[in-house]
Amino acid sequence: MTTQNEPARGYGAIHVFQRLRDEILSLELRPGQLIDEASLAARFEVSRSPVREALVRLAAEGLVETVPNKGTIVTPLNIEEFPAYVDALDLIQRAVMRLAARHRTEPELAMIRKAQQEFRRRVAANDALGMIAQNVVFHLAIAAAGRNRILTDTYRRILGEGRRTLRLYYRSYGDTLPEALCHAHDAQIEAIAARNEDLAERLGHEHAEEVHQRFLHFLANRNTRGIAIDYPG
Amino acid sequence: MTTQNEPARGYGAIHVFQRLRDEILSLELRPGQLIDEASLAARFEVSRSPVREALVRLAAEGLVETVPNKGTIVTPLNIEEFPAYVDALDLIQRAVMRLAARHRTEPELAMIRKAQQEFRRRVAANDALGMIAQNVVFHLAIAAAGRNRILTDTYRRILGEGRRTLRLYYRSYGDTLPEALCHAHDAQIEAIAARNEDLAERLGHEHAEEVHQRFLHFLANRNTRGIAIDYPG
DNA sequence: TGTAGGCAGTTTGTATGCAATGTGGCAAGT
DNA sequence: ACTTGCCACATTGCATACAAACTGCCTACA
Repeated sequence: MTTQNEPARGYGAIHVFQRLRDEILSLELRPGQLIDEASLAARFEVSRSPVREALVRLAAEGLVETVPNKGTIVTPLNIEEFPAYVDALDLIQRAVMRLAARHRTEPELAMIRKAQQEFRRRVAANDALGMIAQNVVFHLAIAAAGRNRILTDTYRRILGEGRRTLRLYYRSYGDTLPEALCHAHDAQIEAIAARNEDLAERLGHEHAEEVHQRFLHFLANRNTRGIAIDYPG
Repeated sequence: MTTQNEPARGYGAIHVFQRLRDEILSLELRPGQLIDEASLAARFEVSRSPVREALVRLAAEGLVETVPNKGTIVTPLNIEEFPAYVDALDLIQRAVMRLAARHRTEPELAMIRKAQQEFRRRVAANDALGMIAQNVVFHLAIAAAGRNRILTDTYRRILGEGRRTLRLYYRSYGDTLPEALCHAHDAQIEAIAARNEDLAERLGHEHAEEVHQRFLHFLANRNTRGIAIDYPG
């Protein structure tokens, strides 16, 4: 066991990549924010080489955008793309849920249940960031049971993008998490365990609809509407 | 217009990336083949930096696989993944075709037709590599008309992976291309032009089935079965 | 007053150097 | 004969150096 402080050679770029990805997905790095290599290198205490490698990988995942000779910015959250996002989520999630119900084995089911247990723990602890990350783990465990690498990779990409939107939503409510979040997952597990493909697909669809509704609700939220500012009536 | 021999600074890595991608997808670089940075750098007459950047991007697209401190190989063609590949292609292609029939505008339709015209030209010229590349352009033109960036990106990824398989198939027939390849595309264009969503989706499905059948046919191909080698009867 | 041009500072893209890691072969021991 | 340890070589990962490109500002001129 080598639990040195020094990360092993060959994983510097990976480390930077993961750190930056988390910071982008948690909105710690704001959408549209300019990124410069030198300051990142200083912050992570490495040279520009691994930082550049990390940025290239982030660009490939669509998390940052690079213009040659100019610079790199965190990919803006494009609100106009939201409908397309939900459409894609709906399609892939339905497929993944159906395939999971069809192909799941006992060990895979156990992995899913374990992920949900951890998800539930984080909801109870009101750990918004942890919950959002674990949500991805849970759904990817389902995808893995569906046994289609290409769809799983696509799903991973979509869920990743969604993390920023979810964060936006929950932060607007002071990161207070309702228990209700767990119930949908429980129902999904049951459908998959019962190999009920139709039900699993429908639950996948409803889960996507829920994301849609939550976001619309977020957009509909107005905080000062009820306050009178010299407004006679 | 700067048509210098010297490629502009900032595009060296992109150039290497595109060249390598084409070589991988055309099977010029064989699946599983070891790649070393130094010789690539020498071959493209650049330093290892842009080569490394290109390799990182190729790895992000799944075209090569890198093991830290060890090296990089061209991603092997995993035959066991073929069923999953066809499933994903079927799902995404059906979705893309339906969305294209729903949302296409006249300029997008024109783009699609233009792509098909070029496709037809290359089939007529018996240019297998060009045809396979243009096939991707054609289908991506359809995807663009569907107006869903996420699905289009996924489709691009899937079609890209398919290029290697298609190459394998056509090469086994001496790269002789039948005119019939164009007809399916023509029918797809008509369905999209007529905004017939159901038909478009069905044609997308059939096109995926065709890929499946072609590959099975390739696998079933036996060349020496009929030759007698001291085989009495 | 507004605009064009140039200059200094900043940041990126590429080249190169060096140390760490992995690999293969050879020799010695069981 | 087979395994094990060691050593030289090859290749990668990271640091650093330097030149090209971009940015903003200042000045000169219409």
